[in-house]
Amino acid sequence: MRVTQQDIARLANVSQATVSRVLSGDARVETDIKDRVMAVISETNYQIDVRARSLRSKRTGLIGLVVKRPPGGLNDDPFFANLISHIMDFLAGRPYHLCVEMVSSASSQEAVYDELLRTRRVDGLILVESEARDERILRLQAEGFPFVLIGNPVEERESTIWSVDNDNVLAAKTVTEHLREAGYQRVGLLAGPKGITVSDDRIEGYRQGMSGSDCDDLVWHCDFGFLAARDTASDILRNPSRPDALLVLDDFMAMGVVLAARGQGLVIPEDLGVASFNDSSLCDLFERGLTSVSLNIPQIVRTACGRLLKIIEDKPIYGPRRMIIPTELCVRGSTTRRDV
Amino acid sequence: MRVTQQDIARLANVSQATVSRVLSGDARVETDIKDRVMAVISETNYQIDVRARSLRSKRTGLIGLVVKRPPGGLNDDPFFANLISHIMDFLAGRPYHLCVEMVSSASSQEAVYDELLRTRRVDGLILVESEARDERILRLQAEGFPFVLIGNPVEERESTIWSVDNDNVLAAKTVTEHLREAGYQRVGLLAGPKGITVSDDRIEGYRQGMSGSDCDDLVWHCDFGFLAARDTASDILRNPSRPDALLVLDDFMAMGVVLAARGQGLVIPEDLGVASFNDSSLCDLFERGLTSVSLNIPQIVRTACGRLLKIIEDKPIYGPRRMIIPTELCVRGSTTRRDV
DNA sequence: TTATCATGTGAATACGTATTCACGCGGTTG
DNA sequence: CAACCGCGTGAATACGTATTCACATGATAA
Repeated sequence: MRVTQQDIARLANVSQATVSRVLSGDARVETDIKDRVMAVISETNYQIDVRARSLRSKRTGLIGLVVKRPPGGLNDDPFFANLISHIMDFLAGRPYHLCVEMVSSASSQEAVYDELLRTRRVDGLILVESEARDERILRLQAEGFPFVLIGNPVEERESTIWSVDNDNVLAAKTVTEHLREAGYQRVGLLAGPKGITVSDDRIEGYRQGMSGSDCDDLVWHCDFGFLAARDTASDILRNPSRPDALLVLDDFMAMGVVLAARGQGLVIPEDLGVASFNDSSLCDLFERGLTSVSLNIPQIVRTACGRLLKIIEDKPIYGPRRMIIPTELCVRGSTTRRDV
Repeated sequence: MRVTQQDIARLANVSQATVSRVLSGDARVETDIKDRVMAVISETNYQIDVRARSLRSKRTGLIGLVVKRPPGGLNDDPFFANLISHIMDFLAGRPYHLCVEMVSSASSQEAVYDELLRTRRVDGLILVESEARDERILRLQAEGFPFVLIGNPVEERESTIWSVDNDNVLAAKTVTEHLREAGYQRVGLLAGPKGITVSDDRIEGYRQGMSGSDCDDLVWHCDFGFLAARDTASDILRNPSRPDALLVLDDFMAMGVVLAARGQGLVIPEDLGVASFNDSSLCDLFERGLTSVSLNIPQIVRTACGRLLKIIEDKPIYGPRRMIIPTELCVRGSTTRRDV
């Protein structure tokens, strides 16, 4: 059957308790005994049973990642895959594994949070939140469950929730100014659905970047995904008073805008400037490159995961509850006209 | 503290055993007692402790997904994200969760398999394999650990391993023939690194599609990722005896080919036909669309996951060990010349 | 009536580990 | 020399659940 610490103990002529101590690196056990036990362990190819350890130690060694999925759709936005990739990088070599959860509806999200919380399947959660007010988070908090939010905790919760985010307002302001400085006269914004925090923040930053000029009629909302963006952009660009530059919520949607522009014979960046967020690999797929704001995902992940593990392991955390990771504007061909 | 079955039992005036029976839907418990227990359960917001259940029942409720990552790189190929998305779809509503593991080097893979196997962290594995011969799989098999391979089990193992795959030979043959019928004279192949099964299979299919004509000098190898593909394609296309069509191992790499072609002023599909595999959302990002072979990932996932759960739950499986999911050639603009 | 049996429930146990408690031993201190 | 202490180890226990075993009850059959 299965090798247990009992078996090891018997073979090494020690007690099961000692085997456990050796495995957990207890300093008190004599060197020769430790060697003897280690020898038997490697001979027998023993590995600890994580199920038993979980029960006893109250730790599962699992980190949960909860991402919201566009309703009915898939997560083919490279942002998602990138996130997972970087989390795996961080976790590699550490005694934690990643458990991915996806939620679409708010009710399923409720259920998932509740299950994860009460069944203790994971030691902690990384939440990637987009919707502004989320009562479920309050529950996690009330129960003292370890979690870190990637995103904006909004208002009053700022000081009580551990979160990692970019300054989306500033980033949007910066890229908007870049577009105006590049010579575009009517800079528009293609935002996400209403009520999504990250979108709202960028709208705010866009407004700041448009300082003074009235720009409310240059803001459009649109569902996630590049197909929806393509269709919306088609409508926008068909209008005679169309913008001559579009700031788009993310790269994936921006690719839709590129398609729409091409479909109407508009040349990027001459007839239409395009910039967006995420700086994913998609940006290089566009001929002369897509100008985009890098969110610095590796650092976001490092910070978020690092903090989560500290919370789980009850270690002190230095720094503010809300960590802001600097963004970087990556200027590429989609906003650099050759003739200006 | 934490609510346990003991607490429920006390409140409902029954034994802990009865609570457990109610929870597992044991038919023998009286209706009124069951109701009483259920009432207390919902009052107290009780949820089972999965750690204890895992220890006792030998089931963790976790499915492991092991994907090989290009060395040093990230998994920004949408194929990967798609896979996860579809797996989550399948698992939604079932009592299983997904644990994602990534391996880069062969040695780390060895360690991951071994840990997953011995520590019993997961109930079963979905392996996405690309390298032809893999001794680690044999170990899993020898230990009787439940797993399903997405990919080609190669030769002798075919009859002993549960696997789900496309017929990559046939698919490559078909798309090659499509390119030739579209009027391309020198159809080349940009394959992956040597020794990758999926790549080798497609090379074979390509050869069949090129029936008769000597085509060995039209096959190139290249690392994964669109940057590597772009650079390799640049070299290929610079050569005066360049191919006038390229079949590429996957969409992500094909986007690199598109970039290289544009960089040299070649027009797709007129000067260069491009076709590839995966039929990911990237295909729509290319102006007139990228011709690609759909692998039918939803069905692959459904089949693989369905079988894995059956294996885990000891239910009978009907059908052959090696399941072949049909592919579908999706012809788009990158292979349809307007002037032919 | 008595013996047999089906049925529903509680008591007891096992799963494999981490940890507390107790103990023996050698050495130090007064 | 006695009392004490630190240290290393084994025995015992607890974690929360699923399951086996035993038993009480009531029904059925002889």
